[in-house]
Amino acid sequence: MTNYPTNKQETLSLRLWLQLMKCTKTIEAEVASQFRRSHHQSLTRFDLLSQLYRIGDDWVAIGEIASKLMASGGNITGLLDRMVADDLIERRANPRDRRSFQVRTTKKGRNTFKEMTNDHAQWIEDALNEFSQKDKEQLIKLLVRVRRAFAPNTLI
Amino acid sequence: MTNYPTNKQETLSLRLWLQLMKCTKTIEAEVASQFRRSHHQSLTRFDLLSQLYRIGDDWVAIGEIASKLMASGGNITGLLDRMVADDLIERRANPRDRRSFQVRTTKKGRNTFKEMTNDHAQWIEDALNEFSQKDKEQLIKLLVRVRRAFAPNTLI
DNA sequence: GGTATTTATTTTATACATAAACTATTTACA
DNA sequence: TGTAAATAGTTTATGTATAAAATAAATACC
Repeated sequence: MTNYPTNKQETLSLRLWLQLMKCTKTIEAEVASQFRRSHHQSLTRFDLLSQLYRIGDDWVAIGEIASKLMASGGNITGLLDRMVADDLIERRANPRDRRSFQVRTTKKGRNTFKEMTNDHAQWIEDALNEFSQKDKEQLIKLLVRVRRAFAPNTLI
Repeated sequence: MTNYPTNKQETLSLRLWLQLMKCTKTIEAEVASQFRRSHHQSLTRFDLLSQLYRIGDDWVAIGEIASKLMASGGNITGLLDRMVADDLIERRANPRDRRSFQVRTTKKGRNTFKEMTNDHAQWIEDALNEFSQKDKEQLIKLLVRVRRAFAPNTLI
């Protein structure tokens, strides 16, 4: 990413998309590196813990996680394996469907998430405090519209 | 990613960042899958070819590419290895510095990039044609400001 | 009940990414 | 000069991601 050719005939739509990507990658790199430094965890793991938190830190099927994270099954299998090994997640067979497995956060997983999510919120808050409420709302509104333009059949 | 907890106490700044990420990931997934399907190439390779095109498809040092793509050295080494194997890139020793290597696109690399960049521009144009010029300009302006808020010492 | 299909997850092969250690030069400078 | 420091890239170990094939169980339906 970054620094695409920005010559004259580049359209406004293309410039918009390139800026969007550069902006996201910049913040992502910053947040990911902070997470690595402060918690020895990746952004991906944070995303997964966020999903489990949202669900209520209760048993949830592997497949549901994969679809929530928009990730492939193989990816989730590996990610969960490593998080189970680190005692952030526990796994069990679904008592009512022997094809299926379920996971939930451990106590350590919940504590880790809590610390991470506090830091995360603080970093973002600090970085974006110069923006007015109106600017933020405007930006959110436009971003939702852009996303809808690419994925018409998505909620929110 | 996606579907972070969106409960009441979530700040506007945080919601902004989550929307930004969701938006980028959605488009990225779409573009990446199109590139895979239509050209058997990844978004990363497209980014690299874009940089080489921007430089003028002339010999360029490995390190310069790594810094332009904001990627680690090891990453670029591997990426270039695979692209050399696919005859998209050629590599030579720098005639004036025996520590250094240089790469440039092959004819096949330039053709591939040309096809990819045309498709890419078309997909983005089609998806974003519903937006007015004013909306796009507004969005670009806000995105640049957001990025600057996170990476103060970056050009444009 | 028995077979076909679908569903849930894992495995395999491969690509892409980082950090840290390493090799080989070049450069700085006492 | 000779040696220390800096620079350019690669290697290694590991994490994250995909697609496609494989496995195993549940469901549909004749």
